[in-house]
Amino acid sequence: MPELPEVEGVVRSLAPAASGRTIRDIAVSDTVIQSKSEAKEAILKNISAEEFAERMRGMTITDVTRRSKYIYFHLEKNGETFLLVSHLGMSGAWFAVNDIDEVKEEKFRRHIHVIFGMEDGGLLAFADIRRFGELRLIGEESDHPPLLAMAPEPFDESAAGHFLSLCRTAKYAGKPIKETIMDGKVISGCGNIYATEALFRTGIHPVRKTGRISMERLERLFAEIRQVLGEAIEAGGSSISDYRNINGEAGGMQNRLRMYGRKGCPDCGAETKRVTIAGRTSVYCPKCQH
DNA sequence: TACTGATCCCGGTTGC
DNA sequence: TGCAACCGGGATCAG
Repeated sequence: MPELPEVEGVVRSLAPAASGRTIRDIAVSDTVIQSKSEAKEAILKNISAEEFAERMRGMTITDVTRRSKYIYFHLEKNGETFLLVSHLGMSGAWFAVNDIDEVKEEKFRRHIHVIFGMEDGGLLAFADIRRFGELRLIGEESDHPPLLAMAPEPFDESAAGHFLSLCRTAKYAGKPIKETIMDGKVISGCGNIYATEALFRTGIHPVRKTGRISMERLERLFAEIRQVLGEAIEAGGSSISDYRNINGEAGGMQNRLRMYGRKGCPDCGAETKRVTIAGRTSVYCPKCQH
């Protein structure tokens, strides 16, 4: 499951691999075309496969950046600029190759849904096993309001203040802290893995009401989230199931996670417990987290 | 108006 | 071995 550090890894390799290249043609998988014909929004959002291919043709990729868990392809065509916003969902991956056969893992290769053929002959391929990912072609961020509602980047100076002030609002004070920190309007890019890890590191119980946590502990929690996200970026992300970078490599952070997916607490040895919060499984140590 | 809950997008994994 | 239930990030929409 790609979260912010995994997306950061993708962008760091995609930016040099894709920038400056121009798209010659687009191929969309039969699977996606079939889904679109049934009026489903599989991967391609708010656009038909034909129109997507038509509009993308001739676009030059000027840069690739990250915003929260979204990948922004900055595009230019005939003096006009566009944004292709890509989310990896649960199992999305980008590959920069010269031939589809270079995508070594079959489970990704057989789920390649959009291929950008470049004028230089190379390919950028978007694979997505479960098709929860998305590609959305817009003019600018404001064309898709949810993008404007996202919290500041966690490494921005304003992020801690934004988080702390929202914690004291009526809307979030009554929610479990885990639900609050996983809300993209509160903190950008903190998904289940890193939320679980940061709560363990600060000894905070995931179900504890946000409003019942002191400002001091909330400040420490935010610092720990930033810390664990930074560590994960350095480690190349966590490959829990389906994360791969654009060269098909898994990350190394999963080996350094101390609570996510664990049966026993690494500090006290107690059996970990799991609870469902906002529809997602949370693991915690009943002795160390309060 | 603002918020909540349901629904949808899916195939790999798990458990019977 | 086969199959049904389960899982989940985010958008959207009904209420």
